[in-house]
Amino acid sequence: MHKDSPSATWPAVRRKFIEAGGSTTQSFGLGRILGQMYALLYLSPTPLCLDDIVRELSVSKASVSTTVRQLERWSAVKRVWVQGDRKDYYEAETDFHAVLRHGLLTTVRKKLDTAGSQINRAESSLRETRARGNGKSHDDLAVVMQRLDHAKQFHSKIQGLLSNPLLDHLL
Amino acid sequence: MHKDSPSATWPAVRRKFIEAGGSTTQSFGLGRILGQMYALLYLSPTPLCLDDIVRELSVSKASVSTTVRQLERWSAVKRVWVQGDRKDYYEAETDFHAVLRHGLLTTVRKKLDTAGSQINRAESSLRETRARGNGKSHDDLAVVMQRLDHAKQFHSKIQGLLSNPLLDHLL
DNA sequence: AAAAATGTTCAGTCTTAATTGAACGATGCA
DNA sequence: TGCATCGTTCAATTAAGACTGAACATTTTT
Repeated sequence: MHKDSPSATWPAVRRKFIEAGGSTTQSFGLGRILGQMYALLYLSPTPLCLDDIVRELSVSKASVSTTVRQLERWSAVKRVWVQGDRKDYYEAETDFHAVLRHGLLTTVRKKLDTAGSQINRAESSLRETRARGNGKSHDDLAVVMQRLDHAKQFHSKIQGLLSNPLLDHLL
Repeated sequence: MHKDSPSATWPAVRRKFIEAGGSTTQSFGLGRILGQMYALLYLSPTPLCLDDIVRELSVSKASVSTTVRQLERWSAVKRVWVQGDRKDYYEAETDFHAVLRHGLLTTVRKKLDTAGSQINRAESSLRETRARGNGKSHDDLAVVMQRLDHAKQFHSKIQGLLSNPLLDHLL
C-alpha cells in the first residue's frame, strides 16, 4: 500500500490548481482559459505580463489578450505599473465580493433584462390580439395572460433581489 | 409612418415567446431546446405529449425525450395522467420558486462543491510541500497559503448563502 | 529610419457539446 | 403471436463558440 500524493512538488500543485480553475469556469459556460488565467494570477505573488501568461498556460497571445480584458471588465484582475517596464502587468483582484458584484451579477442582470423585455413585448402583443377574437378560446387566452403576468412578476422579483443591498450584506 | 406590430397573431406571439425562451437558456449555457420547450409548455393551457412538442418545435424526438427528462429532474415540468391515453403528457411547473431551488441552486451547489474540494486538495498538498523547502521562497509560499485560505473561506461563505433559509425567504 | 517589442484584431480552425437518425425495448392491441 | 404505438439510447452529425496564427498599429530602441 502506498499513499496517493505523498509529496507533490510546488509546480505540480500549482498546475493542478490552475487546471481546476479552468474546468470550473468551463463548467459554468465561461471559457477554460478564463479560469486558468485567474487561477494563475491568483497564485502569483507578483504581477505577470501577457507573455508570462502565454508561457505558463501555453495558450496563444491572442487568447490572453482578449481574456485579460474580459477579466478586467469584470474587475477580476487589475493592471499594475511596474518600474521601468513598458509591458502591461496584471494581478488578481482578491476581493471576491467585488468581483461577484461587479462581474457576475451585472452580467446575469443584463441577461435577465432582455428576457424580461421579451416577456413584456409578448404580453402587450397578446393584449392586442385578445381585443380581436383570434382563433383561441377566451378561456385559454385568459390562462395564458395570467401566466405571462405570473412570469413578469417573478422576473421583477429576481431583478429586485439581485440589486438588493441586503444581498451585499449576506456575501 | 406606421406602427411596428399593430396586430400580431396569436401563433406569432407564441413563436416569439418560445424563441425568446430558447435564446435565454442558450445565453446561460443550457441548450436552446430547454428554454423553448419550457416556454411552450408554460404557455399551453393543456398538457402536451412528446409528439406535440416535436411538432410544435420541429425538433427531433430524441431531443425532446432527453430534454423533458432534464426538465423533470429540475422539477420544471411534471408528468400528468390523461384519461384513456397511454402517452406521457407534461405540463409546466408554474412555481418558479421550486424550480429555482430544486433545479438551478442544486446544480450550482454541486459545481461549487467540486471546485471547493479541489481548493482543499491544493491547500493540503501545499502544506506538505512547505514542510520540505521546495524551491519557492518562504515568503512567497506564505502569500500563496494565505490566498488559498482566503479562497476557501469565500467558498464556504457562498455555499452557506446558497443553502441559507433566508434566501428562500427573499425569493 | 529601421528594427524590435508589445498589444490588438480578425478570419479561419478546431473543440466541445447540442442535436439528430436509426435501431432498439417495451407496452398495448387485434 | 403479429402489429402498431411510444419512449429511450447511442453513434454520428452539426452548430456554436473557444482558440489560434498571421497581419497590423503603436511605441520604443538602436
